[in-house]
This record gives sequence, structure tokens and C-alpha cells, in this order.
Amino acid sequence: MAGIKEVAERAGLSIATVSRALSGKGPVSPASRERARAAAAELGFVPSYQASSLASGRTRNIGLVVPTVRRWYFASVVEGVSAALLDAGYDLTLYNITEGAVRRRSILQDFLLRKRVDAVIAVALALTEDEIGQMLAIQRPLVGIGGPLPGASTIRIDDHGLAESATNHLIRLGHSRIAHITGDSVYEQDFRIPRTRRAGFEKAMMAAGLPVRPSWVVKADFTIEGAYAVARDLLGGTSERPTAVFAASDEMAIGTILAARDFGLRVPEDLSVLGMDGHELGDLFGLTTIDQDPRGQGALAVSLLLEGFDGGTERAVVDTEYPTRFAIRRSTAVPPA
Amino acid sequence: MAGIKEVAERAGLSIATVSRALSGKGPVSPASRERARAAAAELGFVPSYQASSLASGRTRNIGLVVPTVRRWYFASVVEGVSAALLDAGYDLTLYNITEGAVRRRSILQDFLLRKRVDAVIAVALALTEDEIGQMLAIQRPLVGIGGPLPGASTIRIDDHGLAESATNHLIRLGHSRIAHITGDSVYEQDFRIPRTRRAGFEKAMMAAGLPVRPSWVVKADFTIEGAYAVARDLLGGTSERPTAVFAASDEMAIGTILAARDFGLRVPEDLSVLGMDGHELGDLFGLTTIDQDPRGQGALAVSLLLEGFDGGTERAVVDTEYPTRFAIRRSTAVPPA
DNA sequence: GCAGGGAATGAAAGCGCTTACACCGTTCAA
DNA sequence: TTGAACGGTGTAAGCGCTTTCATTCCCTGC
Repeated sequence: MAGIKEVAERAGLSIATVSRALSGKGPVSPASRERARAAAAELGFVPSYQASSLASGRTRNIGLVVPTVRRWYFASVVEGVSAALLDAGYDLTLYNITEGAVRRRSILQDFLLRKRVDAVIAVALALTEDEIGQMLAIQRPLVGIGGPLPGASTIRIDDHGLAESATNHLIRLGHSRIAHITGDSVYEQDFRIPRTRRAGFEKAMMAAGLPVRPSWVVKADFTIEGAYAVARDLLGGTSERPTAVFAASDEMAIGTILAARDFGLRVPEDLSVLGMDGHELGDLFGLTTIDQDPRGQGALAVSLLLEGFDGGTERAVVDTEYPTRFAIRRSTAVPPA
Repeated sequence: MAGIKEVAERAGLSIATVSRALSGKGPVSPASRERARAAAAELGFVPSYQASSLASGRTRNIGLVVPTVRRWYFASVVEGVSAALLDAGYDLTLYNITEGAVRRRSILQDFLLRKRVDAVIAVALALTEDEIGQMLAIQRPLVGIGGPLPGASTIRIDDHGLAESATNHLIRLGHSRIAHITGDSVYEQDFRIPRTRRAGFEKAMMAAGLPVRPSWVVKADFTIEGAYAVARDLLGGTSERPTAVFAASDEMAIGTILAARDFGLRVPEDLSVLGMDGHELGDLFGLTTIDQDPRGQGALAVSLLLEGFDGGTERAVVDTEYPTRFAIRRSTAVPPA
């Protein structure tokens, strides 16, 4: 393996000049730059990451913490972050902390703090103030996507307001028997999104003078399967049935549509279904939803971070509300007569 | 930030002893070990990754190259790899090379070669021999999951044989009008799986003396939506319709089931549908499939790698055939009378 | 009682880069 | 004409660890 020393020898330059030539920092004459480049190319030289990190203090590596990559939303964020980082020549270290609190603790401590990353992007995680403090204490910018991170920059959508207007959409169509599928306790612990969306739903219902029946606010695990199971209970019983379901995620809305079909319920004639997120399957199911473009949010998080690196020392805490789009498709309509 | 030097001072030991005590390598008296541990804990010391990598040559970081994380299969592999790596105290650097050849080239060269990873796991990628050679040349083990990597270790399932026996399952049920949904050209370029599965399908058909109608071997992009679209064409036409569809992935099988439902076709009474992979939604759709546990494959890849690190210099190239399970559910039955 | 062998430890030499600093030769304004 | 300013370059001091090697000390066997 050729090192910078060999390149310098071959180019007839000092290693300092080669370093400057290849990194683009510092003044180097065009002639030297070209010779350094040529020598590096001939030897197939690739600078050692650990050496340059150690010397410069920058790793060109970003940590991305997600609860899972098996939900569409998270996978989309990961792709957005990954693509933006690749373009910028950064590496992405993925921390998939499915296993919960214990693992998460050790990740934050043993991994993120090991100066291995220049910054951290946390998706939908409600970190404690302690945890946030630790990150900031070691001078590593932290940006949160889809989750409130007091003291850190965040990119998020207005979950409360959007859930409210989604519910209002149903109410305006004439629905009064509206059920809501929210997240279950596992999710509530780490993320505040289900709770926030539920609050928006309840607010809209109250404002319209409509009852929020406890039995019509059901919990599921944010998957198609999970929502399918609870939607079967909701729709299959002999008791009165809702005319509309607002699910806190598109996956749960899709599960609801599938359950409805099982009972011969037509969507939207017999049941309106409204989702939230902008899932790639929304089109196929004609799902009305609020599209939040998680891929774009991931890319934006990277831009913010990289800007901060260049911009200098401004460690501004910005809270960006990401724009959404209300995609009205076929799954919502006026209630049955 | 406390460094090993501060820890050594506090513990009243040399930095060499502290290093040995904390890493567990080399002889250290129990008393010193304890003092080093205590001092490190008090100072919140976490060793610098780049420094130890630079000094030791090991990064404790594994590169994982995937074409996307938005398919269930890949996301599952990522989770399997991630969990295993986290347990072992390794980092995972994710290279999501959705964008194709150009990006992939620069990733392999600029990133993987920068000595940033101890090993690489490539999922479903048909790397060229050149690319494989480069990796091996720099002494970095390479293991492939779900794709043939000549010269490197691989974990894979018997795509050809399994596609064959899946097809035979349909044939034994009495089907003779069997369609196959395979991958489209984008996928074929980088991965050999669709082609291999199609070959298995064709072999079984030929062996049974059944015709492989070109119009019944249709291409889709391995997504639910993509397969839904082509399945609508396949099933909705006025011409003769197949009685069974063997899709090269569960997602495509699910798309087929959804398309069938649109036309009022009952599964399996009017149409048998057979998938492959073991998707988490398979249960909901009652999908008969071949379960290949990608999560387990990811975990196995990590074990193989880590074993190799400990085991020593044996750079054995092993080709592991991962066990699968034929999950017979409700989506396949005898053909309509 | 003494050589020989470990175990425990510390000093110090790197690992392969980046960058502060010093230096030289120009250029250009005063 | 002079000196400040600056572009271009090299020297060398680290970055924060790991690991080799030498040293010390204690135990064992003869």
C-alpha cells in the first residue's frame, strides 16, 4: 500500500505539499498539484482515513441513529441521508437500535462518543436531555428528524396540526363516527409522534363537538400486519362501526383497507380511510394521505449539517418545519347514507 | 475530553498498562486492571477510534454494501448485520448504492479502500472480478450475501433449485398454465437472482413437459406496485389466463394477489400465487413461499467474518448454503376445474 | 543459594497523515 | 529603493493510541 510518502517521493515534492495538493487546502502551484495528482494516481494512493482523522480531528463520517430500517419511513430517511452523504464524500455509520433502551445507551456512549463521527442524525428518537447534553458536550452537532430534541436542531413536520387537518378533512366530508389507529406503548416510549398525532385528532374531534370513543382509538405497532389485526376487531364486530378511520401512518391505513376488504366493506363507499406519511404503496391503494417526503428530510438534515461545518462556528439550533402535501386520492369520501 | 494519558495519571499507571488493562490484551495484574477501569470510568474515558485504528491497524468497522434499504429483504439483512455487529462492538458503515454503476465505482475506490473497514459484506451484488480483486488485494475479507462473488466467501440460498421446487409444487397440484414474474433489466444487471430463479422455473416446466409461454414470463421491479401493474395486464386481459403465478419475490407475489382481487379472482380458488423470500406480510396474505430468513443470513455473515478475525490468518473461501423453509399457506391450491 | 523463567510494568517508537511555522523569492505600493 | 505582503514550499511537531522491547521483580527448581 502506497502512503503519502511514496507519492511525495515519486512526485519530487514534500509530503506537506502533496497533502495540500490532494486535499485542496492551502496554496499549491498548479504544476505541483498536477504532479502530486499524477503520482497519486499512478500509485493508486488513497489517504488513510484514520490517519487524516487523527491529524485533523475531522472524520468525514456521520452517525445515523434509527429505531429500525424495516419501516418505509425510516428506510426512506436512510436513503435520503445516504445519498446526500455519498455526494459530499462522507461516510454513514448506521446505528439500528431496534433492541431498545439498553442497546441505545451503550451505542450513545461507546460508539458515538468515540469521536468516530462528526455529527449525529437521530430519527424519531426522543432522546433524554442527558443524552443530548452528552452529544453537544463533545462538540458534535446533533440533528433530529421527526422527533423533538430539546437543545438540538430538528427537522420535523407539524404532526399535531396535520393530524388535526386530516381529521377535519373527514369531518368536512360529513363523517362523525371516526376511529383513530395510533401507536402502541413500545413506540410511545421512544417516540412522541403517535401521541402528538392522536392529540391532533382529538383536538379536531372536540372542536367539531364529536365524541372520541375510547374503543375507537386503538393501538397498533405501525405495521400493516399490526393495524390489520386491530382493524379487523374494529370493523368486524357486531356493534356500531365507524364510517371513517384515520390511521397515524400509511402502513396502518393500508392494513385497515385490507381488513375492510376482508369484510366486504368498500373503500371509500362504506369506509373512508386516511393515512399519513406518503408511503410508496399509497398510490396503489388510492390512499388519501399527508405526504411528508422522508427522503427529502434526510437530505435536508445532511445539508444543514454540512453547511454548519463550512459556515464555521455558528452552532445555531434551528427547528425546521418540513413542508408536506395533502394527497387526496380515492380512499376518502362522504360517509354512507 | 479525557485521553488515556489522564486516565494513566489518575490511576497511577503508565499509559501502556492502561491500554492493556482496558483492551484486555497483555498481562495486567488484577489490581492494576481495576484501578485503570475505575479511573477510566471516573473520567468518562472512551478511547479514540482513529487513534487506536491507526496504531493497531484494525478499525472495528465493517462496510455493508446494499442496493437499497427500501426492500424488505435488504432491510432485513441490514438489521441482522447491524444487531450482530453491535453485539460484537463493531461499527457498521452503510453504503447504499441505489444510484448504480458510477456511484458504486467511486464507493469501492474512495471509501472501502480507504482502510476504513476491516471487511465488507456485499448484498446481492454481482461485483466484477476486478472489484473483488481490489478488495482482496488490500487484505480485507469480503463476504457476499445472496449473490455470487467468485473468489470471495458467500452466503446464499439455492435460488435455482428452490425456484425449481417451488414450480414443482404448483405442477404437482395440477397446474399447467403457470406464469412467472421475474426481475426487470435494472435488476438483472447488478444481480443474478432474478435470472437464476427464472432458470429454475423454466427447468421445472420443461422437465414436466409444460410450455413456457414468453408472454407469461413478465418482468417487474421487485416491488408490490411494480408487480401489481404487470399482474393486472397478465390477469385482466381477455385471452387465456394462467391458473398459477410464481413470483420471484414475495413483494411481487403480494402485488399479484392484490391485482387478482381487483378482478374478483379468488386466491387460491381461481389463481394460485407462490412467492419467494419469507416477507413479513406473507402471513397476512396467506402466501405460500420459501422463507429464507435474510436477517439470519446477515447475522451469519458477521459471525463468519468475526471468526475469521480471531481464527487468524486462514482466509478460507467458504460458500455457505443457507437453509430455507417451504412455508405452505393458503395461496396455493389445485387449479380451478 | 542461585540461575532461569514468567508475570507485570514502563519507556518509547511508531501508525500515516495534517498543519503551524519558518523560509524564500516575488511582486507591488509607498 | 525598500519593506510589507503574499504565494509556494519544506521541516517538524503532533493527533492518541498500540505494541515492542527492556527492565524489574518474584517464584520455582536444582
